[in-house]
Amino acid sequence: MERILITSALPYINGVKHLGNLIGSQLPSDVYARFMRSLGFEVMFICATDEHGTPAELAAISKNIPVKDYCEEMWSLQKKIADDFHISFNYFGRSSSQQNHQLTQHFATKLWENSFIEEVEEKQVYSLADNRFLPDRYITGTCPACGYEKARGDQCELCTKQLEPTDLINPKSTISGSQSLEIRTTKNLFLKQSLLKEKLEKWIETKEGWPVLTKSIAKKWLNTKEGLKDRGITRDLSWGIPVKKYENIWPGFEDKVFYVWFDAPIAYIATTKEWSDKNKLPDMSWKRWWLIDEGAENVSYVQFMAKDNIPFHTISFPATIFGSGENWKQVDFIKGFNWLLYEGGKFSTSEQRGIFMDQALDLYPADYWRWWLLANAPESSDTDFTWESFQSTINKDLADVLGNFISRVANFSVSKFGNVIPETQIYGQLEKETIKKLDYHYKCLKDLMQNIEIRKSCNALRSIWVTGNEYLQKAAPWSILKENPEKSKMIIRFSLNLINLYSLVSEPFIPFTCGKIRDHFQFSKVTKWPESLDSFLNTLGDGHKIFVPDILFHKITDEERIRYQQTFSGMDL
RNA sequence: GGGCGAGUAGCUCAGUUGGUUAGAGCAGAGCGCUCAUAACGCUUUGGUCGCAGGUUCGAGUCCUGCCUCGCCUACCA
Repeated sequence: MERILITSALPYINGVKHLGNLIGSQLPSDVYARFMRSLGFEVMFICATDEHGTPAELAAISKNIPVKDYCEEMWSLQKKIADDFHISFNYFGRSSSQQNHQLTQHFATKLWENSFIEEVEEKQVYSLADNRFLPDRYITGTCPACGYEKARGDQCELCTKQLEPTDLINPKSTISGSQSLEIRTTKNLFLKQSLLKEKLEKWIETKEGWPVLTKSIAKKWLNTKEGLKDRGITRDLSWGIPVKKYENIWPGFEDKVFYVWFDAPIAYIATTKEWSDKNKLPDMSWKRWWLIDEGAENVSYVQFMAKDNIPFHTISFPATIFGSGENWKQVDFIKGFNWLLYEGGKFSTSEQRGIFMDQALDLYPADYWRWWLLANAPESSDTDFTWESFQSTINKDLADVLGNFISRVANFSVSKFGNVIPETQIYGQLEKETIKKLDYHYKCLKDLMQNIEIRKSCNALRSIWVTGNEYLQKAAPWSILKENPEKSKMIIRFSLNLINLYSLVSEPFIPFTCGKIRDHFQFSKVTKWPESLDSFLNTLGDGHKIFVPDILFHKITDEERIRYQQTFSGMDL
């Protein structure tokens, strides 16, 4: 049996993520993971916090705590929020784990052995006041082209001219504001991915089913004027993975660490090992996911990420793996997402614009967010979140179509036939036709999800929900109750079985609610979805108890919508 | 500047390799039902498919040019 390895792009440790980050990787990968498990595949679903780099150091400094403690705290927080959104990771690790230290150093050593690493002298800006080298974006000054005074060292945001920090007039550190900057020569390791250009190109060519977004970004990087550029993989920082070769400090790199974009993807592998170690499992248990000839030849590996991450997953990380010369599993499919916008603009962490994951859960249950985000996933282009759309989608799809169906069936059943499922069970023509219709949508749903078409899957699921209401309206058990109570009972028995079906097939999308439905109606947990629905829709046995559930989805009122539109405008905070 | 994507009903979007009357959801209109969270069902009004040419028996779908919008462009992760 084929196994499925799924990784979600690593969220940066720097604070709580917003809804755009959620729909960019964790949420769609979770739906896919849950779905593939339901189809009977063995799944390994991995994520971790990406903890290294300058922003983490600075955040810790501003909080006046050691960066290690800061990361510890933020990791716990991010893990808790992911749990609250019911993201079903097999393991949520950390890029700062010992496993990642060892593995990153191992990869560097292998790359060096195979001549894919060289030491390069380069000039970088050093801030005396901050006592550190500054990444380009942490330097601002006057743009030599347009005179804009807050141009960044990598690019002027006003005239969009690409800059070098040394181009800036009156440069200063954004961290301290200090102008005592100097150019210092420093030595870094470079990954010579240019040597792997042909190999990467051929490899990407074989990936026919990849989304346009993914492939076009990859090709762009391979085919710029200068060709594929080599990339620095070390930095002059203290927080990170020490630069080692054969387990000894790399001579001349005593005060340096590997760059986050080198160690972060490797953390996918290291986190799987972290999982294995934590559970005291033999090495085989993680290697069978990651090493060809040790089990990974039967693994299908799917990565989820937002489009900003695509270059690293199509170029740098594959280059690292190819360059190692070892049998590491390469990705089979990359699902890339566009941006989620907030009411026409960008989500912004610094301006507190938009909705952050922790705030979202204070307002509405996770499934509300999950459903809207999935039904509107930015697959083909950027998608705008608006409160109006959120209100309309939730009220219509969840409350009216799904929730109300469950209410009307349960209410009718209990009020007419008591707290037990009606016994009459020979289905008629209409039921058979309905099963046929459901089977069609069910098959669509499975096909779409296997192709990771998130939006379309939501449509297919919605069609399944709608079918129940259509059926009930045609069958009209309330109008034939008097002259033909047996038939009315049969209709309700069938309808109660539909609720069972809904709790099953909706689970990847709205798992919390489905669990609630299953508990309330005492549905037994199904580990593998049925091939077809014929017999499944007759699984509730005689004597099964039925009670009216509480309202599953409360509607979002106009007052709430208006209030939140104002609260989250980002202007008055 | 270069690259990529998008422009289809009032809104959000689907439209496989070009083939007969261009689809869905929401919103609007009408009818029906009354079990239900005034929920549900049925019917229905909206489109010279960004613009201009071209290829073809035939183009939303292919080619050329143009317009508008968005994204990316390598030390932000």
